[in-house]
Amino acid sequence: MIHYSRDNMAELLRTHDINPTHQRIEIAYALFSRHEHLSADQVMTIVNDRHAETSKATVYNTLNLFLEKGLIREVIVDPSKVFYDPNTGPHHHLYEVDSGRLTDIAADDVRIEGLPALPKGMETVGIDLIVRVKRTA
Amino acid sequence: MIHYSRDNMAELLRTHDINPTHQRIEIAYALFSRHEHLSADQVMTIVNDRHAETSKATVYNTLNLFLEKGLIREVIVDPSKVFYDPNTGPHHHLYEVDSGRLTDIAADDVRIEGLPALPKGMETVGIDLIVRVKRTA
DNA sequence: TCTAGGATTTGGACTCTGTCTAACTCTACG
DNA sequence: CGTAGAGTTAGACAGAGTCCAAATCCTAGA
Repeated sequence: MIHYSRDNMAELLRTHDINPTHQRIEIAYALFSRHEHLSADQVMTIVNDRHAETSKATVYNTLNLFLEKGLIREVIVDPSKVFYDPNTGPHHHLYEVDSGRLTDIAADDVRIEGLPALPKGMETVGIDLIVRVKRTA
Repeated sequence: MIHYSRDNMAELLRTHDINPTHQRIEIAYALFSRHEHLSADQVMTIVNDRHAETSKATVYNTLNLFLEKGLIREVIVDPSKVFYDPNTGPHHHLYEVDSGRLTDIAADDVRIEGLPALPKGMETVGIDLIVRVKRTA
């Protein structure tokens, strides 16, 4: 198990062709040191909690940059906001609708079979499997 | 194949415990007569196109009411808006990321196997499978 | 028919997420 | 040092969706 440090983050950013600035390192660290799914808003709170200031614009810019560069993944389960997932490997999601808690489901044992052929001229970008659960009444 | 009329809609609403008002009938008709996935915005445009006026608040109220009553389903694929799906039977979705087009995948032949057991005290609300595709470059 | 009261609808203000822009800062390099 | 280009910033803005108090629409009963 790797221990994530801010230095690691600089490395990580460089390997993804991203110029490691202070803000970018802090944001990457926020995402990777926890293994959680965070919203832009949560990222901003975390980052501004310890280290000085990072603006909203930068948080969004940076998250979108990370996204483009394939460093993180977007998870769309909540109609009101996007979550960002530092785990880009294949896996699925469990979404607790009451609490908004989002957790991973390992892809290892899950098989999805029988999907129809794609329409001509189309290629798959990704397959999202979301299991929505709630507390039993 | 059923032909959807406004009268049918009144029936349909009643069977779902919804008091059929003018606005509700128009909104239901918009959704069920096309078999499409519509955003709240699109519903409003369609409804206000022919018949007089329905306010934004009513459109949202009504869609949420339909949702609660299990008349329609919510499809969350686009970070910026929710789609409403008149088809509540089991099926999956194909989402074209460039164009925003959303189409159904019949559930008949699709098998999802090996999902881990749910955490204790949780029950499944639904399983969403979304295949994201794009036009091949 | 008339009317009271609950259900429904409405406009408009408001919130929240996310984007845009133009100015500002930083840094690397000559 | 001085400057160009990348990065950051505040704040204005846009769009989806919610909220609320007031207006309107039924409908049952007199």
